[in-house]
Amino acid sequence: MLTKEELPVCPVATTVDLIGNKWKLLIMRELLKGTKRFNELHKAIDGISQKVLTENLKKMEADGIIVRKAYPVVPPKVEYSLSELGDSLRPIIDAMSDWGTNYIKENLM
Amino acid sequence: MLTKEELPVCPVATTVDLIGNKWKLLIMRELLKGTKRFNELHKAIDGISQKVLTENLKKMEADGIIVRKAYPVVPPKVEYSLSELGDSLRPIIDAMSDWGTNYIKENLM
DNA sequence: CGGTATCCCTAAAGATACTG
DNA sequence: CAGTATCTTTAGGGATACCG
Repeated sequence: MLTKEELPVCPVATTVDLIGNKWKLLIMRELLKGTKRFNELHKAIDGISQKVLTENLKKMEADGIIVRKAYPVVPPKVEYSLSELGDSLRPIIDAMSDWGTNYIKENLM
Repeated sequence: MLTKEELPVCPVATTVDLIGNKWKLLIMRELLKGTKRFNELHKAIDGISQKVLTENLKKMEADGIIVRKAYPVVPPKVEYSLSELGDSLRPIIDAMSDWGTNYIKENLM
């Protein structure tokens, strides 16, 4: 969680601190499609380990970007979804997706 | 430089591979303002070391995102600017900047 | 199923000194 | 000024085992 003291008061740096790494961006991409269970995320994000996924989900939950909902059932069921704040990041991920799509088209086909 | 073999054929992941880390995003932010000399970047990007700046600039140049121009003068003068490809990332950085601006306004003031 | 808890390892980053 | 070179440190991440 960012506090007023340690937050760099710069718009880009602020955003970077919240989602500016590979795994968080890929988690965002999945959750923008809708609510997902832990294992769905694990399978959808290529190369991520259970540990790293858990760690990033915790950070993002602490930052208020995602919401974790655990159902008291056996076997356990946990769902992750975007908070309102998280969903407001949609334009950024969309922009990255659009750019990547175009890049692939231009450079790799 | 990305090759066809190692490139994840996913739009978001492609973009993430090229600029999805803290330092590259902050370098992009500076170069979107215009051409900058090495020392200007060093001073503008808080906390970055000379070594890390050099390394990231080299990677970004290899990826075709930025252009390095060295003038044969003493003392040396080197200017960095965005390539056309790099400039096409502007909407993404702008989106991050806009989001960060709003976040700061909503949550820290 | 959805995690913890360990241990380990390496790539990334920091510190410092030097140079064309 | 714009780097390189070298060394050291740290943190991110992989592997494995276990648990409610």
